[in-house]
Amino acid sequence: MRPSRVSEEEVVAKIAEAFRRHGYDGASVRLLAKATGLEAASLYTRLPGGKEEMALKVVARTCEWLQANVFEALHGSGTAAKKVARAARRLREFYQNGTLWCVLDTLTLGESTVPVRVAVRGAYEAWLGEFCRVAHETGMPPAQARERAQRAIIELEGALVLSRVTGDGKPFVRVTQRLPELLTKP
Amino acid sequence: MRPSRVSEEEVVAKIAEAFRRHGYDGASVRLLAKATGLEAASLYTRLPGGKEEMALKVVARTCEWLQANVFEALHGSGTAAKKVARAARRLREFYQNGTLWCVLDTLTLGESTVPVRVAVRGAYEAWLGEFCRVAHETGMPPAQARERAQRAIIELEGALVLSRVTGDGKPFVRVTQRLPELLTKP
DNA sequence: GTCTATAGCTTGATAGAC
DNA sequence: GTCTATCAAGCTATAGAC
Repeated sequence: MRPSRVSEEEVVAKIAEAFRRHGYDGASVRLLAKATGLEAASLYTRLPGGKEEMALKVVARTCEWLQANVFEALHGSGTAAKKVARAARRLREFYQNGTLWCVLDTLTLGESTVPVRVAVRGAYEAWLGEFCRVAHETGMPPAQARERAQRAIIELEGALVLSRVTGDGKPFVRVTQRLPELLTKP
Repeated sequence: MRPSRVSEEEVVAKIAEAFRRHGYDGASVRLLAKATGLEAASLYTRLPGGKEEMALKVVARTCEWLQANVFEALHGSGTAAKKVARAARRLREFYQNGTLWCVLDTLTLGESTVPVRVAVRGAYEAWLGEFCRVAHETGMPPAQARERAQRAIIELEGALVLSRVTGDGKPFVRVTQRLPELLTKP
């Protein structure tokens, strides 16, 4: 087994960025390969399932990253508002202040396969659950907590679309700053 | 000049639906042609600029439709809240209760060209201006009116992404119902 | 594990018959 | 205006040398 030039971690990270920038169809395997510094054939050796497996790995990695950063911030100590503010900072980092889009958007358009869409939907539900939990923690009734959590994700996703349209990440940054109020003020 | 089998109106309408369902990359010229009932070569006769011209026509048509329906509703008589409620009904119709996506989203991802993105941005700005105007009409200060208008579009776009992810248009419908409050309550 | 080379298909777009 | 036929380029994916 010859040693890899680039770690699996690195490969998936580069692929993830390309998928988020170009969408499922726009990110050709050649483009994904170029992003990693490998040739297309080498990518197929590592991810024999082809483009679909690549997208699935990206979704899985995204879930892990959200878990280890955003959701982790929501589980720490401090007031709910403080925790959400910490999570919001992580979100700005993950979306590079609104200049990188979301897999919920980019991987559900075009020719993406059913398993990819199912995985994306799972990521959304995990995210919704976490926002729901922290909102409920403040004493909100479950129905209201759920509604706020969904609205929070709606605003983040919508702001990312807008930031793409205008070429300016400010709308996204502003939404993240409003997040503590949205999720914790009854 | 042999008579056309399908009107220009109809051609653009069918193409628009295909672009909104599949995104810029996902909608191949063959797919667009099939949607209209023509062969690809016939489409090129009508729109010699190819896929780019097709997308530009779709954006222009979308602007006209918004103007003649949503914005027109905002200019009629009645309270601002009533007018927004009427516009919201038109939006539910245009987005088929959250089962058809928005060109702001679908035509700014992937390989769409610069002129297409510029046109989409123009559509967004027209939309923002109209929402801004009706909000300001209620007595809101200009800065607040602008902020509410932007948030309204953010929520509509985000809800459409979510509706696509979950395969359920309810989030979108709910946002349209909240629209009068968002745009007219100070 | 990585590469070059290539198969087989689809893409956007055009030529020319009717 | 619409079609069939076709092109070059790009696509996903694989075979086989190193």
